Order: sequence, then C-alpha cells, then structure tokens
Amino acid sequence: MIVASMMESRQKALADSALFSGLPKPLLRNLADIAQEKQYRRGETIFLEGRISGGFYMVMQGQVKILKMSLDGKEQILYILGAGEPFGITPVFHGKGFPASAVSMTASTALHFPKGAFLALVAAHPELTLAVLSALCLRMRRLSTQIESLSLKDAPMRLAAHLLYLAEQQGNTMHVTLNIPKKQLANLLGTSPETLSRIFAEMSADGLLRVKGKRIELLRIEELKNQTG
Amino acid sequence: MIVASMMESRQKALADSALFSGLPKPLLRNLADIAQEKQYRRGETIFLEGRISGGFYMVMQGQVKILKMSLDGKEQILYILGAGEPFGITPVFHGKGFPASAVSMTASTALHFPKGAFLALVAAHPELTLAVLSALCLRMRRLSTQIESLSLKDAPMRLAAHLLYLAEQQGNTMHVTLNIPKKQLANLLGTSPETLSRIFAEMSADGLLRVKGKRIELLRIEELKNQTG
DNA sequence: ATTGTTCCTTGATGTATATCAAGAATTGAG
DNA sequence: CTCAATTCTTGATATACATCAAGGAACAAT
Repeated sequence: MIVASMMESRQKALADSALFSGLPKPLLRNLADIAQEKQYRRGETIFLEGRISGGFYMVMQGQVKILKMSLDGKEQILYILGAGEPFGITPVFHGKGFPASAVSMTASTALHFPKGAFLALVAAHPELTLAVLSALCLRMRRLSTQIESLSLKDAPMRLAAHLLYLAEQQGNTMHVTLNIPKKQLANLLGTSPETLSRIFAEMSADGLLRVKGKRIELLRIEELKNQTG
Repeated sequence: MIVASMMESRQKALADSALFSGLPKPLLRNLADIAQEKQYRRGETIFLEGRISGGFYMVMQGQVKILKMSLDGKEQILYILGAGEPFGITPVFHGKGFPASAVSMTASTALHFPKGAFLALVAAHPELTLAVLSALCLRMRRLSTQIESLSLKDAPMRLAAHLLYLAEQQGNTMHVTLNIPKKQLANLLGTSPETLSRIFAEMSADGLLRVKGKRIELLRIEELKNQTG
C-alpha cells in the first residue's frame, strides 16, 4: 500500500508539472513507473557539469539550482527550479555530458528518469516529444534573456527586471518575497553580494522599494519598470 | 525544369544540414516542397524580436546573425549561422513571438518553413521531432556556454576561447580566419570594438598571436588555452 | 586611380563593479 | 535559549572596460 500511494503522489506531481500536464493518465502512469525517487541534502551536488548523464530529473520538493562554475570558485546560476520543473534534459537527446552542474539549495526530493526507459517511452508515444520540445523552447527563451541581461543591462537594471519578474510570478505588484538568499540572488544576476546590497540600499534611498529581510515592498513599480531599460 | 532543379538543390541542402541529415529521402522531398526560398540583402532584417512567427528558417547561402538589441542600439549576438543552420525554431513549438532578431550579414538565401505545414509534417513523421530536439539541445548548450563566458570570464579569456573554437572548427591549430568583421566579433563576445582591438594588440605584444586583417596566426596555442580560464 | 564608406586602431578619460576588510545581523544546530 | 556559523551590510580601494574623439587603413564603387 505504501508503494501504491507513492506512485499516486508521483503521478500527481507529474500531472501538475508544466512538462507532463495534459498527457493521458496511462502515460503518466508509465512515467511514474520508470522514475526513481531521490533525496538530496541542502548544498548537495546532484550532478557535475561534464559528467555523462544517466537520465534527467524533475524536482518534487525543494529547490535546485543549475549553475556554471569557474576555476576560482565563482558561480553563475542559470536557473533556479522548484516543484514540477525538469532538469538535465539536454544530454538525453544530444548525447554528451551535462552542460552545467545541479546543486540542491534545500533538502529536496527529485524524480530521476533513466535515459533508456524514457527514450523507449518517447518512441512509443510521440506526443511526449512535443511536450519536451515545448519545455526546451521555454528554457531557451530564458537563456537568451539572461544573455541579453548580462551583456546589455547593468546590475541595477537586472535587479529591477528580476523583482518585476518575481512580482508577476507571485501575482502581487505591491511586494515580493525572495525565494533564495541574497548571495544566491547575486550569483543569479551575475554580480557580487556586495554590489547587490549596495543597489538595494540605493533603491531604498531613492524610495523605489523597502527591504525587510526577504520581503521587499515595491513602492514605485513604474519607476522600476523604467529602470529596466 | 528550372523548378525541378531548384527542388533538387533544396533537397540537397536539407540533406547536408545537421538538422535534417539522416532523414529518409521522401521526407526530405516533403520538406523541400513546403519550404519557400527567400533572398536577403546584406544588413537586411529577417525578423524582429517579439514579432509573431509564421514559421522557421534555414540558411542556404550567406551568414545570418541572431541578436538581442538594447534600447540605445547596442547589440549582443547570440549566434552566427551559416549554410544548413536553422533559426527561429522556438516559436514554432512554443507559441509567442521570436525571442531575438535575425539580420542577414551578407547577401543570403534562406528557406522558410511555414509553421502549419511543418507541424503537419511533424505529426505524420515523429522522427522529425527528434531531429529538432537534438538541434535545440545543441543550441542550449551554446547559450549556456555564452552565459558562462559573459559572467565568469573577462574579455581576453572570451577572445582566446573563441579563437580556439575557430581553430577547432577550421581544423587548423596554426592559424584561423575570422569569418566576420571585428566589430561583429566584439558584439558576439560582449565587448566593444575598441576593447577587442586593444586585446588583439596586447596578445600580439605578448607573442601569443599575429594579426593580419582577418587572418590570425596562433603562435602559442598552449598559452592561449591557459588564458581561457 | 579616386573617392567615399566602412572598418580598425590608438589615446585620454570616466565609471560601474569587483575585491578586500571588518563589523552587524540573521540563522540554525545543539 | 545560546553560541557558532552563515549571511548581510558598509567602507575604502583597485581595475577592467566603456565611451568619446580623431586619425589611419582597407575596401567597394565609380
């Protein structure tokens, strides 16, 4: 019975994910069958850039960051992923190793879909590919936007854009809650914690926002939009 | 007869492309049938970021750059594409507008695959989706690498990495030929033409390379690799 | 060849942001 | 609750890079 209920919860998680939602129930069942559940501690590395892939993952609980690391230890976060979001997909369809590393930011649970079993499922159910395609296209869009940000915007612009993104995502134009520590936010925005802190201070002084720990009140959202560039 | 030979050349171009090579001949024929050939002048815009897509493209002759532009006119190049390389794919599978703009860098010819006809073909031939998936995964890898470069490497490192990339692509470790003007190279590397010029000057002074117009002699390739970070 | 255009280089200057350092605040583990 | 560890802030300094400006080189068209 325990096993049965685990399968249930997996199937539900799959049905709730952007990637697999909309697929017929039997197929969800198949997917749940081939997946293995894995646990990770906060800070634990899930996989390292360059390693050969055995399959892809989907976050069930917690948060996972996908990142590039430099030799001297600096990191650039590519994505921060939450429940229902897949990662490590590209090696499944392109061979080669992982293009970036994955680290769990909290205690977390993920489903692992072994490459072979998944590809077999794909072969039998072409509609699966379309789902994957759509998800990848969304990711590409995000990567393109990030390149644009890093290259064409300065740090305050990038922060402003991110805050507006959070506001939209959280459905609240008055205040947003940072879902990650500021040090990680700095890594995501491609700047240093010190600079980020100073930008927050400056924006506060300008009356654009008010910072209370992870809670940020957006006082002049229109001005923020202008800051965006 | 003219029409027939045009179809022939198209089919050959498709068979030579990384995207469609390996597909059965009849399918290539179908693809060639739905494609429309388009001509572009040097500097002509093929599509603008944000516009609704009618389909995707593939370069037949010439070079096309895919880029993001800032309000004040600066540009960041995402890819430079040559014969056989597709572009504008993501909107086909994800709805939404183009995530970036496309501009022809030379007089060029491209095939245009209308969205509807292509999706119909995909529905009938699932192996097409796998081809597209593989191509997208490769692109994602490139984008990830570019983010890493912009964020974690300085301009000399980025240039060194690019030169080594060209050397590998051109199969010659002694000298490489820039396939684009240096101003465009600066836009690709996320720096200014002035800075790029200075970096070339410095590397020349250090005896790492010698610049003769678009031809660059790599004198100490190992040192260049170290530069990369 | 000659002219106009684009492309490239070099110099002088300014600025955004990284880095180093140290203290303050928050967090989490026992 | 308390102490250690992490996270955050603020200040002082350094630097990579952009920008402005102008001269020179390569290139295309006539």
